[in-house]
Amino acid sequence: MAASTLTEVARLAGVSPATASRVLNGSARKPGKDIADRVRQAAESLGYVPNAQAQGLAKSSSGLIGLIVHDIADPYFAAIARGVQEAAREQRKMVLLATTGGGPAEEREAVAAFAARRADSIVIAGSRSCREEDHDGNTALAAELDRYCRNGGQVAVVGHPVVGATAPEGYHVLRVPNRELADRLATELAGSWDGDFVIVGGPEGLLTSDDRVNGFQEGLARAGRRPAEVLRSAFNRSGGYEAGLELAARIKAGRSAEGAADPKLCIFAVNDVMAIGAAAALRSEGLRIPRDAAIAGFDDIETLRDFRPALSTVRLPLEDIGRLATRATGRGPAAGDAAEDAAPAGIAGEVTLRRSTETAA
Amino acid sequence: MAASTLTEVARLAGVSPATASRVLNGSARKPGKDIADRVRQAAESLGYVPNAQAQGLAKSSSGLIGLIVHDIADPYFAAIARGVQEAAREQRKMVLLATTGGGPAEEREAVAAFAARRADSIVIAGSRSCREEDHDGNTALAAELDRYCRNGGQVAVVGHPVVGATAPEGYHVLRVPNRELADRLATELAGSWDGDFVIVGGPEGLLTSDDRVNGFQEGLARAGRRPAEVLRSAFNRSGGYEAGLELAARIKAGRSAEGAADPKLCIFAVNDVMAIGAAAALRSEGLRIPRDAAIAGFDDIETLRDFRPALSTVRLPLEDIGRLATRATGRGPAAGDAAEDAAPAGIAGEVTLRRSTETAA
DNA sequence: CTGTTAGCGCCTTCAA
DNA sequence: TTGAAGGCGCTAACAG
Repeated sequence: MAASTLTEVARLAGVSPATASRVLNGSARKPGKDIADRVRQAAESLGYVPNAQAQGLAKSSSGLIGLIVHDIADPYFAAIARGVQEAAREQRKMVLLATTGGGPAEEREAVAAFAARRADSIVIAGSRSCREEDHDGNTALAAELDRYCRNGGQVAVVGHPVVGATAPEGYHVLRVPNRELADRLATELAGSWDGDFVIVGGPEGLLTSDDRVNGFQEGLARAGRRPAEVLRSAFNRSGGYEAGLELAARIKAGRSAEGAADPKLCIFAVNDVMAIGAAAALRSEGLRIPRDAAIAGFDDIETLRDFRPALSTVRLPLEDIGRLATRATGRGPAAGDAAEDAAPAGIAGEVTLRRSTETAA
Repeated sequence: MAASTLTEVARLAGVSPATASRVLNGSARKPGKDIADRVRQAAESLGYVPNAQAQGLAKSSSGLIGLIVHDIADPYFAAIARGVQEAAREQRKMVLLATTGGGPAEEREAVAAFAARRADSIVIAGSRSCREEDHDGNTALAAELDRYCRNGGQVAVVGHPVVGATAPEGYHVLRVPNRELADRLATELAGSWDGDFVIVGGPEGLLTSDDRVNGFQEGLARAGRRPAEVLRSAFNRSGGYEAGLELAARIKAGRSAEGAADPKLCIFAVNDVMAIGAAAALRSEGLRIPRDAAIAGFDDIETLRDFRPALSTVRLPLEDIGRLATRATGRGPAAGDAAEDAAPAGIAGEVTLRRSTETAA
């Protein structure tokens, strides 16, 4: 990795490295026009590319933003990543990507790696977990973040604070109103749906999933409905598919037992990808939506909008979320003091009822 | 960004920085067990995190892989990114992400930024363009890549070589058999479809799109079919949607003019996302697939597999593509000499006919 | 306004 | 095996 150095440029231009530095990079002092041109020309002819590592070392800041996601191929994270990218570009920084699969241990590793690279800030997307088995991992992650922040790093986490993080300075939490929105979704569905509700959730302890489950139950309760049964499975398409198979079996059983006019089921899957999986399962069992069962998701993933029947869901401004989280870490140590800045501009979702929960046959 | 330094650790452990370095990082020399423990303990208690920038500066290599995509939220790129991630992890490197929107100028910027950061290698995904308007941009991009490679960088580009790049050492091209596969798709479709074909392509000059268009035409020709008309629009969902509207109008016009038994159209959209857009347009115009028109895509995007009617398409191992491209840059300067390593393990796609092109009513 | 002198934190010869 | 010295490329204080 040998490239021409600032010193070489300076020599060619017949000036000191300091001067060359001043003209080639932003400095308060502005060198004379004549000399500046000579330097620029020398740089050009040598194909000089500043060494960001050296710059970083010298001014101890790297121009890097670390982004931690479960899986970059998941459209949910991909959308957030796009927002982060944009915000990074605004700040003239680059984004470093880490994919963890969701485990706190891997997240800790990622944070350490970012810290080692002296990333200016870290954005953590992806649900927190409070499962017992993740306890130690969370503690370690919290410690790592803590240290990173104490060393001047900025971190923003989407959704929930990292379990056990003792928010020093520079720790921002971008709250996402999952609970409230799920509540509202339940409310609206309860208004137009007479049958029972079932929730297809992720593993217990996944905070995002839990919020959506709980919110939904609350909405149901307020509407005077009885609580929905909760089926747990993986927080992805195949989890939804499995749950869907189970439900399909029940629906078919119930139907043959009672005849035709049985109470229809409305399935709430805690994210769109699971909802699609569940829908696929029902379909594979010969059931139709919304004829035999209604289904709703959460997130309003862009790629899934052309799905038929159109999926009722809750629209989340994923890109904005990424952007806002990133910005929260950008504005120097100004805006948010310590913990839990409530949604700055206010993350607002929107219940979006579509064909998949239409009650009309 | 102040953190404890190696020197501090060394002092606390009562050894020289050199020794501390040797124990904390992999070195040929192995320090005494006793001293090693002391150092490790000191490091632990100080919360020492090695400064990757300094390490990079010292040994001039950064452990970074740069990835350039048009748009990380596009599932095509997201899938490739996942593969790149995995390969990076194998190599114990991190990936730096750059989103360019597809313009050569922005790509050049990204390459320069990666070069500045001394990325060990760069992976460029996303179609090359040979449009006249991009000529200068391509030249500049080629020059930048050239310089990067001359300085010891490794670059892998997916699909086509960068127009004008004079492949020095370290320049790898991962060929994707778009043309062959499109050809095969046409062949298979021609076998089961009697009506005419129309191609919905991206802008002319987008190499990936052109390959697929040309390959498809070739397949058609070999099957004795007349060439398909080519509609050009943006290489994304909305491009497909627009083209779909146009086609819907034609179909409806043709139908009212001739009565019922008109020759049905089979639409080949050069990627899945466009196909979905086109399908949505047809549907919005009251047309049904495959009843009123057949449609096929390309890529076999995972998220779109649950789409109904199931989309006929060509399966591309996107994740492998990302992985292989990355690996090509990893194995030192060993494997590929200069240009165009033909697909190493052989990128193999697969024509996948599904419901959307079924001929049976 | 320019050049000189020190480091930034680490690795790597070279002696010891 | 360990320590001391020099340098990676650049910036930031000082001098001139």
